[in-house]
Amino acid sequence: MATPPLNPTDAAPADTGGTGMFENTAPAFSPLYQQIKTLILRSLQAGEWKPGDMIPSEFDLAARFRVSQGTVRKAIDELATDNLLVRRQGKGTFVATHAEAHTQYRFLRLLPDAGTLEDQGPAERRIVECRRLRAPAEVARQLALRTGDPVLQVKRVLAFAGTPAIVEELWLPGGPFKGLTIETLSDDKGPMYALFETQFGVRMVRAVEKIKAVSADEDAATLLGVAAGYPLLSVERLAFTYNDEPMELRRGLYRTDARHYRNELS
Amino acid sequence: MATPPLNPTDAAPADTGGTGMFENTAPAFSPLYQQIKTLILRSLQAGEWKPGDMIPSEFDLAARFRVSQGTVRKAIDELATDNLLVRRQGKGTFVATHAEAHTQYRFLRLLPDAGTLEDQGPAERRIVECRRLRAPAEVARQLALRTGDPVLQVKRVLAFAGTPAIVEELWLPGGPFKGLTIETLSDDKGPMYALFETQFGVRMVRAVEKIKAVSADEDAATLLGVAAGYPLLSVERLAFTYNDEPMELRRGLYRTDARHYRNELS
DNA sequence: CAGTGGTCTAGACCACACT
DNA sequence: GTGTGGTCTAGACCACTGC
Repeated sequence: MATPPLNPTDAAPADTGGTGMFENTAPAFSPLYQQIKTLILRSLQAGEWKPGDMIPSEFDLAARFRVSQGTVRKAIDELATDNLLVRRQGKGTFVATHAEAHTQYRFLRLLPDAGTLEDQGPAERRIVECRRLRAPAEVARQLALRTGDPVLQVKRVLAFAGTPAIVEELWLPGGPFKGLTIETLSDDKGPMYALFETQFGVRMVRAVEKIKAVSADEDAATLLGVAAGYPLLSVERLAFTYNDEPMELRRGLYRTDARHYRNELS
Repeated sequence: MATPPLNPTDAAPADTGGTGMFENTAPAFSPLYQQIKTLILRSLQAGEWKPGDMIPSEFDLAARFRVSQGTVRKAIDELATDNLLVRRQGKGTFVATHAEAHTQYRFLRLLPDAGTLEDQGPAERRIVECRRLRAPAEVARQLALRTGDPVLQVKRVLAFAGTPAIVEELWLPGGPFKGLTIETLSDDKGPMYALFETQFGVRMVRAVEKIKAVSADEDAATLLGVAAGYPLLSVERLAFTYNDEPMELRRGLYRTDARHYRNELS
């Protein structure tokens, strides 16, 4: 409990208004709700509350952190808009997860040109290979590792209704994913990010994608069932866990003859 | 002023707490701040405050709408996260605009592979053609017009440092853009959406893009300086103004040899 | 019914920008 | 200094969920 967030004089009971902490300490100023946000984040990271769990009520957290409920509320609000937490009125606030139907394909932006996500049926996953090797320079750089550090390389194909749509190659840091094998991956029915959560305690929180148009090489053409030279979408994704720690590098090739990559701008 | 937001008994001076309006009128329930949001939106739409303008202070708006400052604040908060308003501490709250350097390329996601947006220099715009014609069925459908309604078709090329990168075709509804000519477009130095704001009072608020990989046809290949068959990114954008009214359909072809389309997932 | 998140208010004070 | 947005509190009541 406790850990009251940084008060200069802890004996300030009626300290209404103001920031409630050391005010003008030159370089850093951070509002209370930001500090609360960091504390909650730390608990998430430490695994105090796991994906899918309900976290303590706003009132409880307010008591724990010695702030008002409104301040906790603002912290949770931001974590909820960042998709780290999910609020459910009347029930509570929960740690977001990739395991639920609703958020299952949160990071997959490839949609059918006609119809909805649902009526194309579930994604059919096939693991092509899973190897343990030493990180090439570029992979290491992006995953914030050193060249030659142990990494896992996974290659897989996704299909919808029997038609292959995506072939992708994943690079994962060896440390956090120790024990991952092709059997683990192949036996799993659900989304890969859900497996990462349950088996390795790694939760993907955000990602950045770089998209290009390329021509299919022989390998990709075979796996996707198109002619060599066929135009494909190249999607390079760097996914991050808590604290902006890079945890996965993924390079996918998407067929876009009957599907498209959807993006919202605002 | 006034327009107090829907009170059952207007004689409720000390009506603290609660929603402040007709509570359980079965079908619709909308919190006060939502109603305020709608009212502000209406003023934006009506042009009471124009892009770049400062809107009244939270305190003033609270008085005008007969609610507390906190309620106005929450309404403005949401409008700010939707990028309709911009808050500037110490200065005021302003109507967002595409005319400022900071938000100039807000909807353009094509970035150089190496280096920053700045060190590639400004976009060089060349209008290829601007025609007035009757909307084809598909264009009409997307712009919520009737087939055959008057529309404008604009074709242009964007280049960076002399190298063409984008060729795109725009469809605009004839009504709101009455008077738009190739001269207007060609003479303009700034971003097109800024011109739309100042000359036609049309502000683009959000957009949806559908992205595919395609092969360059003869026409595009010539304009972009690549060989026919070269893989290009096809970006189809539908842009909306206030109230989700579609106002522009744009189909662009992007060269992605030295650039990529960037997207953030969360 | 109790518990949780959601809304609203009123008032205080801080941080920032301009004059 | 004045005016703006930003933070924080305390307390009230509403809306939803599940026992």
